[in-house]
Amino acid sequence: MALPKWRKGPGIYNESKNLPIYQHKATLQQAVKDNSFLVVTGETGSGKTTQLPQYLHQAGFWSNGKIGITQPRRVAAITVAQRVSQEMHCSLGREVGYQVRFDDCTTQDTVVKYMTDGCLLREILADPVLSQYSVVILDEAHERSLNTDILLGLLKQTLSSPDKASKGRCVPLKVVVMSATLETDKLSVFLGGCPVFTIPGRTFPVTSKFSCAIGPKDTESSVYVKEVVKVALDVHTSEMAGDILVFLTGQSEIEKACDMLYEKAESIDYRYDVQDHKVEGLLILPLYGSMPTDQQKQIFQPPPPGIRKCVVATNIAATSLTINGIKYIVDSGFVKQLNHNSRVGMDILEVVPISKSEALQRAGRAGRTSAGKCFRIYSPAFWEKCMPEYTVPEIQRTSLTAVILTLKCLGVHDVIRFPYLDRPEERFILEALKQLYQCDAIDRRGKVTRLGELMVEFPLPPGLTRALLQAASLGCEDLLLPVAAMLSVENIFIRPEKQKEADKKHRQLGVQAGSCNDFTMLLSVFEKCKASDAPSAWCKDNYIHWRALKSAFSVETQLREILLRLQKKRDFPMEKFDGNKSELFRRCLCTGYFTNVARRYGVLHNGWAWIHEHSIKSPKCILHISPHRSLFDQEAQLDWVIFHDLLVTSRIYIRTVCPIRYDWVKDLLPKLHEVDVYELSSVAREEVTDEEVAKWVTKEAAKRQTDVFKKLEKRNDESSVRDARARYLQRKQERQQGKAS
DNA sequence: GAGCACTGC
Repeated sequence: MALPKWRKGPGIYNESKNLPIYQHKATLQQAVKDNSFLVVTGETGSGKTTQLPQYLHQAGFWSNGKIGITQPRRVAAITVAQRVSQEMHCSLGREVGYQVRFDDCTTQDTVVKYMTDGCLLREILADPVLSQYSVVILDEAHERSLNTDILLGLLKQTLSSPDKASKGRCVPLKVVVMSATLETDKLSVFLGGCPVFTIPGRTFPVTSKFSCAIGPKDTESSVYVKEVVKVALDVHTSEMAGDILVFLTGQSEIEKACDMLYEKAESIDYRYDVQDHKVEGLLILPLYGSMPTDQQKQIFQPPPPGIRKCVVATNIAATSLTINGIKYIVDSGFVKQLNHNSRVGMDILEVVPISKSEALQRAGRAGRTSAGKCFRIYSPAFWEKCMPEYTVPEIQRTSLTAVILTLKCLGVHDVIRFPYLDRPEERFILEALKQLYQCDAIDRRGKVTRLGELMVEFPLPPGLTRALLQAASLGCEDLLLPVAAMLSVENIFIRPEKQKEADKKHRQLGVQAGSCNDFTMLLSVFEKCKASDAPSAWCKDNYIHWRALKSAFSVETQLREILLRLQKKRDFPMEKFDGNKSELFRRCLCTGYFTNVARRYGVLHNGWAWIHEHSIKSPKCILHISPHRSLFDQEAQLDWVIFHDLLVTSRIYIRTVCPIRYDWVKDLLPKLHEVDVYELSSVAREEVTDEEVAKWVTKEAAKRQTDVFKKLEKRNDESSVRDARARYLQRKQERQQGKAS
């Protein structure tokens, strides 16, 4: 993102005096002095992120410790720190600094520190009372990022028990929570009824219009893609100058929409159609996260005179990136979301309707510089029936294994009664406990084991960490470190127009590795590129995403450093293994991926999935995803695989796949089949009645058919195949008609 | 035929 050039000297000073927050300066300073907790709310443009830390600095808070400000995103932490250091006339890294992963720009002088919420959480692990800080500001709390939610709970818990709070501190910690105007009462109540400060913002009105095109039943991708294209073109031909931002769910949809826009925009006759004579052409730009950086930069350039810009984007444009000059929004009403399914114990990526608050946020992107318009392609009925009020916070829809392990390491034993702003369902917590117990991170009483203590040190999902530590204890960490790194970054395989050629190259890379599965393929790509003299050119030749691979290199280095530190410091477990390398590697993976197991279609009838097309094996193979319990002891040696993740679109796909033997899982994780619900409940909290447990067990049994599995079956049954075929034929026909005319 | 949202440590 291009950084704005800030004027130096008095200019800046005057500018910040004009911000809406300025007139509340003294009151805010006093309020932080008087209260342990404070909620500050204000829309974008109120200046709270840049000014409040400076006010607290001026009020002398720095003399008792640092002023820490958290952001959910790296870019925000860095750019805001840069700006504030200029406003305070100091060089970045001195009085004002920032810290994000791989980039610590702070010194001993740093008293105003911007950082990501994940960084502060890591600091809490080392220093639970945050003795270095006098004030902690949690910014963008309304976004409800997982880390911010955890921090909120931890700070509330620490500050509300006086002996904990004063331990190792001379002056009590102050906590300020900053949020957009949404749900601030709830925050205040959560923090013991603390005062709420409201600061007016500086945004322009945005008018929203519904259309009747998409009703509650139209959830088909091709339908809404077509509709957003139509609406975007309508806007282009009938509205005054100003750029357009279209929201869709993913790369393929965006590319389809862009193709359609190109095709249709060409045929517009600008002599008659366009009201505002300044607009004579349409510049169509796709925008999604995995796009090359230089292409992304193009988005921020102002369009040539007389040309209207139309950006077709994923949700990345909702919060992460701000594009200037946007005056019109076209909102598809859908988003791709990663949800956790606690019954199957897996995460599932799926397309869902956005929430009403998210729709408002999307609309708000049109009102940054002047009044704007938002065109919703869905009907009021869709709004009412399909869209929830608020987006379910991340903590209620993701796997909690990492969170629970972190909390346990911080000494929070009772993870069910931990003060969550929004409590995750109990079965999510129980399931996380179960998985942690099964992979030996906690013991029967819910206490963190040695292995668990080692695991929490790694910035990886617990399963992957478990596999890595297994490898380290067997002396083969060199096999797992690159794989863990590769799975932590965005997809490294590029599939451009020349898909077949790319696939062929990718497959060659994998096959040369000897034993071939998707995990060894990752290893092979990593090693081959590392060994290459010109890695960036090598990537281009092989259709590999160089930016992603480069970050995999630095992640690998970081993981290796952590591992070395742990191996030196503590009595690190060591084991022996006699067998071939391929088996060793796959056994290690089993210890982490025991939740993600599938086998070739057999007798049991629960859920089916396809191996994703990108897999090196690439058989169009139907698999059966299985929760272990029912399959234990049954044909255990049949074609089993473990997989990294699960994708639900028109079908269920498993991605990054590796064949295994089921008895490895059985050997490596003897606890896999021994846990029962009662034990877990007692692990989770001290007292639990038998009645409650019984209730839970019955509920569990009733839920045997999960939502996913129901969806699966529906999608796999004959009628839906027929429907899909009919839709395909219809599309084909339309395409032909389109060409003919 | 269909085929990888976005963050973060």
